[in-house]
Amino acid sequence: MAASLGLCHETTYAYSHPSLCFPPLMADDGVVDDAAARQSFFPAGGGSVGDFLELGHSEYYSLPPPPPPPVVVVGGNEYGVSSSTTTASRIGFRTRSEVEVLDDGFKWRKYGKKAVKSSPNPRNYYRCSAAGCGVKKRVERDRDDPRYVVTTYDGVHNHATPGAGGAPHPPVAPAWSVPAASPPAQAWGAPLHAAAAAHSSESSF
DNA sequence: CGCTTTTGACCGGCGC
DNA sequence: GCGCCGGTCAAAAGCG
Repeated sequence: MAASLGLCHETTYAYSHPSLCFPPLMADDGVVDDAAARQSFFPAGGGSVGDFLELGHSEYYSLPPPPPPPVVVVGGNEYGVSSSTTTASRIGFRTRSEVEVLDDGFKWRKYGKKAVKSSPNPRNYYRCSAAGCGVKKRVERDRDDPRYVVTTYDGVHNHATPGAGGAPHPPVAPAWSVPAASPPAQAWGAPLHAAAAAHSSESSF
């Protein structure tokens, strides 16, 4: 099923937030250039962390936000996506990977597969298998460059990552629900082995 | 035995 | 109103 990050090639992974188990970040050349990536999406210098999840060297996507739950409660803590400009319950990113299913620490159940007209590659639909969690994600190969996997997350998890018990990661909300006021301040360019260490198995995120 | 994957059918939204 | 398309459902099969 989900492949471990270790199977991905020649990429440097980091987490957008040290305590978040999501998503694998990469850099083709091993150099994380967040500024350049951001610049490409915010040519005018605008944009905020809340608008786009910071994904290091991964590519940024602007997705029209669906009506999201304004506040997510995780472990008694509320993670708000409060302002109209910081909604980020739907994010998309493109990752260069040999495998389509990048293990983000959550358990996903595939519920559909569809050939879409906009891409020669089939699109796979996954739903978080945790009870009561309605987070979905779509995974498809980039039509322009099949080496890249385009993943779109829809919604926010209302639970911690499965298998997190005893793991170094505390129960947290996913990256995209992190309040914009608390932008990730570290972990950019963390080497692969660091990510892999925090990802010893498929369910240990 | 329980969970996941597969796959065709069905449904709703949208554009023409 | 009709057809297209994307997304979801649900039954059957497979796997650990």
